[in-house]
Amino acid sequence: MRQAHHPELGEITLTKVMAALSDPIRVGLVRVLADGRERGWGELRAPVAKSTLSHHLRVLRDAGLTRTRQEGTRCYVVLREKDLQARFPGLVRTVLTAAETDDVGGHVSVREDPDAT
Amino acid sequence: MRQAHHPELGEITLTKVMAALSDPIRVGLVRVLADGRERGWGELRAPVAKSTLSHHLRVLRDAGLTRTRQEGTRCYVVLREKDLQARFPGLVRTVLTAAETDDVGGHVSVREDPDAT
DNA sequence: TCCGTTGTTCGATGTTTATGGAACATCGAA
DNA sequence: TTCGATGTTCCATAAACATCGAACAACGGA
Repeated sequence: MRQAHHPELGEITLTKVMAALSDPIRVGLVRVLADGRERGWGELRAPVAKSTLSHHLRVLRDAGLTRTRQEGTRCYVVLREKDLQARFPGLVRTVLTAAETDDVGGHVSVREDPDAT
Repeated sequence: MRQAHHPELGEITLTKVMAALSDPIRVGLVRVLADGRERGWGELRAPVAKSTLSHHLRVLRDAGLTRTRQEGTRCYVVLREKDLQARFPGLVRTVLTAAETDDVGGHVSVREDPDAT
């Protein structure tokens, strides 16, 4: 479980971001993270196997949409809001608004409270 | 070459639109069409075989991003601006802005003037 | 040190995708 | 009707992708 790679600002590409946001589960994950709060991996609820969830979080991370922090044996995920806003102004926000109106990724949620950060 | 299918407003989904815009060539095509003018198929220049170009235009059409009109033996393509704006406000515009800053799809162009519409 | 928790990684599988070339269908013009 | 231009469709291929279960690695606690 070595520290994962995160692209820096200049390495974030539009097509990768778009591709990352073309899957309902990943859109759902971004929606859950949209309030800017950091979430524990284990808090995230999606109707897929954990290996699949791990895969999706990796795609988001590789695309530059999220940042993962490791603390002891568990991980915390956060949306890279500022970076994305700097790179592609308004993009994430616009997509999120669209996602809300259609409830894309609505089957993804967060288990509140367990032992809050 | 029968008349192709176009999704109606309500059938346009966010994930399909995002997927359609996750390829540089397709982004380039949308950029070329961004001024709202209708373009002839043959005007479009992209560094791929014509069967591949046909494929990309089909993906855009199926996603609801463009509309194709047939006139005699040739086709004309136009961006479904209003529909997209109605469905996902600001989305296409935001993506286009991002695409411009990075020159995504810059290898796609339009042969001006041949015998303008 | 042994064990349980937590995510990642590794096959394996089936689907979708991008790509090009060749064949085809359609239509206007000669 | 025959021909050329215009796109689409078919086929084949290689790569990417979503998915799962199992094995694994890292860490904290008992």
